[in-house]
Amino acid sequence: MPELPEVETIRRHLAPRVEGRVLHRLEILDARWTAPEDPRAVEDQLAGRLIERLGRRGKYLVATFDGDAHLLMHLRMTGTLLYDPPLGNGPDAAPAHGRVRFTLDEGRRLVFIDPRRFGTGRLLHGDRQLEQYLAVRLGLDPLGPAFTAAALKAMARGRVAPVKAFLLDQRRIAGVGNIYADEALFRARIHPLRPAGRLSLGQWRDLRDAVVEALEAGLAAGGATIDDYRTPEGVQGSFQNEFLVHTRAGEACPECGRAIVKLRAAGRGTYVCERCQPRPRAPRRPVVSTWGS
DNA sequence: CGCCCTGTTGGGGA
DNA sequence: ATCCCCAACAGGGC
Repeated sequence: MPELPEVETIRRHLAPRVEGRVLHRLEILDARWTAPEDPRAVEDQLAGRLIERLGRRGKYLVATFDGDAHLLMHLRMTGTLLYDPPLGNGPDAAPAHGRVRFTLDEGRRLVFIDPRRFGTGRLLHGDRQLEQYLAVRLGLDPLGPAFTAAALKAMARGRVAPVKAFLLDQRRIAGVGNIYADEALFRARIHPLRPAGRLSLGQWRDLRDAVVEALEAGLAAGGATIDDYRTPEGVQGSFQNEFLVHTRAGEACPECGRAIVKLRAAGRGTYVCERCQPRPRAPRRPVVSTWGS
């Protein structure tokens, strides 16, 4: 479930362990990871370089090497990065689905695990190329100073797509995924199917605050639960109890007690309390006055 | 056992 | 602008 809080948790965990180390060897086991680029070319260009810094932009992890090379990694649905995972069999079994292996100083390893193989790695050269790549894909940082109600309302002007689709669009807001979108909409008491362009400034204020709160709650919980060998399932397991509505169809709303329902919004499973988050009014049909005709 | 459905993301085509 | 489908696999219900 890597959305912004999970990716940031992984980053915080790994950064102090890999920054300042040399990447001695890179083995890309799955050619799909770099497609359409040739994995051998990526291996050759990064082997022997110093890892200067591990950053995050939206849901991307960005490893910056000396010589101004950036390796942009995306975990998608099921990807994760494990530090020094076990190698053996039996109780010390190596994790399955290893797609990329990084060998660092002193035998330290980093393994990109990804059962579903949606994850990607992309090598970019220079800040210019990096910024250009991200600029067309990522919008506002929801934890940054520019993430304001006024900015959101301006971006949504005239937009008829559901507000949930707006939250999920990484080119507008970088880092919110399906689960945190549901949580934020519930906290802000806004129905996911409301057209984004129809929200008032006050509602954008509520939603902005709710997004920040939800992400920070995830950050606080994620940071407390990850360790060297922890899989993303471990992270998810402990925080899942804190989700108010997501995957809780049929359960009582914690606010009002009405059963939470599951519906479809922006093509994703969506959970909502339809008392706390009233449905949008049916699209208003032009009312033709019949008076005095 | 097999079939069908669902899913934490993003890109491309309609 | 918006919607639908797809990538590849695991897990659950029937």
